Amino acid sequence: MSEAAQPWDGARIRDLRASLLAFFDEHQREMPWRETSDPYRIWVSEVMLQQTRVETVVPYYRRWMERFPTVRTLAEASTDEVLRHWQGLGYYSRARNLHKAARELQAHYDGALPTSAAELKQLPGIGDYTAGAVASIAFGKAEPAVDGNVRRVLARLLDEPSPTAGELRRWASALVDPERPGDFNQAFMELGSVVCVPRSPRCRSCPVGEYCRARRAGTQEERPAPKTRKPNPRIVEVVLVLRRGEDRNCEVFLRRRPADGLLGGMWECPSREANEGPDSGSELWKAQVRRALQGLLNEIGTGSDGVDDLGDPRALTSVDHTFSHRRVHYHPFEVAVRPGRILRPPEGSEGYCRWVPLRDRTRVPLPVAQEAILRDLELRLAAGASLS
DNA sequence: TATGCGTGGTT
DNA sequence: TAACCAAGCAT
Repeated sequence: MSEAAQPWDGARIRDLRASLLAFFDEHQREMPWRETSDPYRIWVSEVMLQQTRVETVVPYYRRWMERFPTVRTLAEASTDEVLRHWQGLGYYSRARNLHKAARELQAHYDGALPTSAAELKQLPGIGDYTAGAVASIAFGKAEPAVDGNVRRVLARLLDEPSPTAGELRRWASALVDPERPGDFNQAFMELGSVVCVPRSPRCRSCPVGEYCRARRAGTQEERPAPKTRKPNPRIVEVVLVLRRGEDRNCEVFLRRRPADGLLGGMWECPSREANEGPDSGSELWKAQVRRALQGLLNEIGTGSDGVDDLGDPRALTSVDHTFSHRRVHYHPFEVAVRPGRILRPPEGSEGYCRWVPLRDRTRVPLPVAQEAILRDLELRLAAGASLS
């Protein structure tokens, strides 16, 4: 469509490429995945970097490569172990898709990645951006890679408030340097994350400032235009912290969430949504808590048999957690199994729920909020607070 | 095209 | 405190 929106002729394109590559050669930051040409490692880094900051990714990337150095080692690992190495990074479907893709590659292509962007895009978890990034960085293909940085830089260069994905892709395709496509794409992103930042961009240090329409117009702070967001709903959840044993050596009852959706495949204490929080009236709240806990016990197939003192469960420290699209106020309640009674996970549910030693909980992947709940429990038990 | 999907840092 | 946002993908 609007070819006219792209003001660059051949000479300017060559100059833009040279300026960006010179900037990259001079100012690029050190990153562990820039020390390798292994397509697998570059792929993993790109997936980890989706919606995630470089500094956050680095330690995860190092641990990942120590444990899963090849497609094969990843393909042969269990879902739990894969998710454990992703624990805390968020967007857990990335880990599940990476695992699934590794198994496909190992099964059909002897563990080798395809080299074209179109083929890469067929793999789960690889979209337009990641396909272009891996194809250009690992395989030297002249493919565009439009991430949030590139989108912002292009919107400013052309002073376009809301460029479409198609426009961005066309502009980036025209710009990418066929001689050094991987370096060019990384240079574009590096510029966005170091110089052409969202607020207060450092235009005086910009290597391509002479081509920037927004800078000339003084509109760089307004490009691109912000997206509208829906407010996050606030949810209250009652959490059943079922404990077997008296001290830090106790076990807790955990179950695995369904493979899809929020925190898919992660483990947690059983919980259910409440209608209202504790502010809505103490007696009402207490009754609701008892009903929720009893319902959870029924769900996991135990009833109240063997469970102590459900009439007055012990409230633990509440935990607030913000997810990408909701805010949850967790109210954990500690329920102890009466000594001498044996409470078993329901038959046929093996692998779906289990007792886990509190001190060994790193063996299962836990969401951040669940880890906070269990850490609080551990501290209380260590302090002897449960012996009152 | 719009929405769901984590977490942590910055302002 | 709350809003914003970061090397996006799937549906």
